[in-house]
Order: sequence, then C-alpha cells, then structure tokens
Amino acid sequence: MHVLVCEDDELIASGIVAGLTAQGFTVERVATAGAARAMLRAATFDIMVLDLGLPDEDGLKLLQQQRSQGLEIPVLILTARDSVTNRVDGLQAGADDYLLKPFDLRELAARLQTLLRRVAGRRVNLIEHGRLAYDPSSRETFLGGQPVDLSRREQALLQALLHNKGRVLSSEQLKDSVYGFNDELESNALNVHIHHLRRKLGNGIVETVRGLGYRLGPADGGEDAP
Amino acid sequence: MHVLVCEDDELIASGIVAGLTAQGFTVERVATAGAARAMLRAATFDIMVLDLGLPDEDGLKLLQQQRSQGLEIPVLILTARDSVTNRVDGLQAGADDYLLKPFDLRELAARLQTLLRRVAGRRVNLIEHGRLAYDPSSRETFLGGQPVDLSRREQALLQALLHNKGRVLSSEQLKDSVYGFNDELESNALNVHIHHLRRKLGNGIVETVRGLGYRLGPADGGEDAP
DNA sequence: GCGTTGATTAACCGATGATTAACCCAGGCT
DNA sequence: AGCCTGGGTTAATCATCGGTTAATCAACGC
Repeated sequence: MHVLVCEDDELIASGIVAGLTAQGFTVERVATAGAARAMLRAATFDIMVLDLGLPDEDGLKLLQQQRSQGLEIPVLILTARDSVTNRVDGLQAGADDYLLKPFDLRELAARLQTLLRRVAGRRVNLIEHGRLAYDPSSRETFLGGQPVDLSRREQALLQALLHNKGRVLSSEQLKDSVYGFNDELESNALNVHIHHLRRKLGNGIVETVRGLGYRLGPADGGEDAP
Repeated sequence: MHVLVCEDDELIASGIVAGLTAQGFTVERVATAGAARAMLRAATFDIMVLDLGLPDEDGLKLLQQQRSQGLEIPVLILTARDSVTNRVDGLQAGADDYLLKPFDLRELAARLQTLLRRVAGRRVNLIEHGRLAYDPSSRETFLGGQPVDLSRREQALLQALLHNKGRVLSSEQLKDSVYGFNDELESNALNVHIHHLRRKLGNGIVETVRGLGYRLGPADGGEDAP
C-alpha cells in the first residue's frame, strides 16, 4: 500500500511516517502542496493523507484541484482547526475522511484501513510465506490456514521480517520498526518478543544470525516440529 | 439521488431546491406534512430534508410516525429553534442529522452527502450474523429467533458493527456512528454500552481488539456459554 | 574451559478494558 | 405540577493482558 503523506510539521510527519511504516504501509512524505503535486504526477498512490495547513498553498485548494483532474484515491484530511465549517468544506472539496489534531497514530492507521477497504473491499495485500499468511489490513495472521493471535509488538516484528524476506535485520533495525525511531530501549525486550513469535508460529519462522540479527526463515522448511 | 424536501417557507425552499439541484440531486419539494406523507407513499426517496415548523403538523410527529411505519431513509432536520432539547428530540424521533436555521447551502449539501455515504450499501432488509438477526426497518433484533430489547445506543452500536462485519472499529469510529459528529463525549460511555450489548447478546457478539477497538465476533462460534 | 551472545523463564508494572454503582435527565403517568 | 421510571452518562474500582525487566540458562566461538 502506497501512501502519500503531505504534512509540513516535521515532528508530526516523522511520527506518521514511522507509525504507518510499522503498519506495513509504504510511505512517501512531502511538506508542500507543490511537492505533493509532483509526487502525484510521478507515481501512483493508493491513498493520501493531507494536512490542511500547508505553507505554500491551502490544502483544500490542492485537493479540489486534484479531484477535478481526476484524482480518485481516498484522501484523509488532517486539520487542527475544529470548526464545523472546515469539516464541511473538507468533505465538499472531496475528502473521504478527516481527523482532528492531535490524533492517535493507531487511529490514523485504522481510518486509512477503513478507507482503503471502502474503495476496494478485497484482501489485496495478503502477504504469504510458506504456511504463513499475514493480512495487514485486518491485522490477521494465519498459520496453515488457522488464525493466530499475535500481540501488537509481535505483529510489528513479523511485519518487519516479512517486508524484508531473506534479509538480515539487526536488532537496531527491528527496534526502529517495532518502536518508533525515537524511543530508547535498553533491554532485551526484542529478544523476548522474538521468543514469543517463535512459540506461536514455530521455530522455523525466525532465524537467528549470530552477531548480526534475525531474518525470516525459508518459506518451505522450518515446520513447527521437524 | 432523490431528495424529498419538506419546507413551508417559499424563500428557503426555493433556495434549497436550487442549491441541491445544482449539486446534482433530484429534488421534490412539498410544503406540508400531509403532502410529504403523500409523496413518501407515492415514490421512493434516498434522503429527506425536513423542516420542523410546518403549518399543518409538527415535523417531529411526522418523522416519528413515518419511522414507526418503516421509513428508513436518512432524514436531516431543519430547525429554527436552537435549543439543545430540540436537537435531542430530533435525534430521538429518528433524525440522522440536523441543521439550525439559518444555514449555509453548501453545508446542507455536504451533510446530505455525508449521510448518504454513511448509509450507502445498507439496503438489505435483514442483516443476519450467526444466531443474530437485525432488521433495520423495524429496528428489531433477534437472537436465535427470540426478540431482544435493545436501547437506542445499543442498537446504533450493533448496527455499526454489523455494517462492518469483520472489521475492527476504533472507539472514535464507533463514537461517530453512535453519536453525531458534533457531540463531544469525554467518558467511557461507549464501553458501558458495549458491556450492555454483551450482557444482552452474549459475550461472543462483540470482540475486543486490544489497543485498536472492537469488532463483530465470528458468526459461528462465540455462543453465550460455551 | 571461558566469555560472549542469544534463549528462556518468571516477576513486576502499567495500560487498557470491564464492571458496577450513582447520578441525571427526559418522558410518561397520575 | 409532581412523581416515577428507564435509559444515558459519569466516575470510581476491579481485572486482565501485554510489555518490560531482570535473572538464569544454553549454545556457540575462541
């Protein structure tokens, strides 16, 4: 899922990018309406997150203009102003949903998922790997067809691994994708989560590369009990 | 989109008709409750705009009576009175949204769009889910064939969940569908209603997804007492 | 064998949701 | 009008779960 985030505030933007990346989205971020326009021309996106208070141009203007040019992807508006007028204007201009700042990252992710599903109610991005299947949109994990209950951190971990099939991820990298970039964590919490993952999905899923980190096990082998 | 506008003031009515027509709506306009009744009998509408200050009959009376007869299209109420009581009355009587006079035409159009979008796809008459059945037109709920008495909020909650089978709805999203957009609610009222729902329908109906929200339980399992 | 690295386990803590009770308000009834 | 009832909201308390920590154990490399 390709998301275009248009937000000028550095702090907020980095939060969004980190959060959505952790949720399995591929995120491009721009800070101005001009840049957004360029990005929209250059690539195709599945959904867009648009802040209204941009430096160079009113976000609504941008939206309206893009809509009139045939932009059809769902757009979620971020706004700090909480007046009714703005909300109405937003919907009128072609927004599909809105979120008032400050907002919860999980809330944002949830709304994006809902929007995506509304447009195309299918299971698009089911990630499969051997007996394992993961659906980011419903946040469901299946092992040999059976649903498996994973906690938030376990999911994040699994996603990071699935997104980098075959590659070795260092603890630092994993930490970045499971926690934000900011959080400091000085403990073996990651180890513990890896352990939980293995317990739930079988030992073959996560491979240890001593001294370097972890990587996803081979798709075929690595059954639970060999 | 077929809209029924029930408004006695000529000036306002013509404004609405002009505005909505320009927006692409097909508009029928009547000036009295009696005429509205006739129209509703004669044709099918997608949405209704209802003024409360009608000459022959109270608009709320009309709404209530129509609702009790199975009218299920969204109804937006127009009212000159600005007391909170009236708004509550309106929602109670079965309105889906309300607008205070004087209002902005764009706002009216935007609200109608929102209403339509909210109910789009909910055209089926009986929603079934495992032992559970819900009839939106009569607003009746059945569990294993037995009617269950649900309060207004409980119904709204159940409806929102049924309308999004399998999806996780955040409390924000649920709040939006149970309460209007405007009402601010800073309490765990939703939790309480969920609790009531479970008490009445059994624990399997509503699933908690920790940190994310709630979703409808699986259709098969989740009996009351396993 | 020794040290380092990762695995495992149990304990603790905080966050989140569930539960319950009290209160408030509106509507219906007398 | 005044009372009564019931749903809705608030708030306070309880329970549970997940996350982190830390301590111990096993494996691997030297």
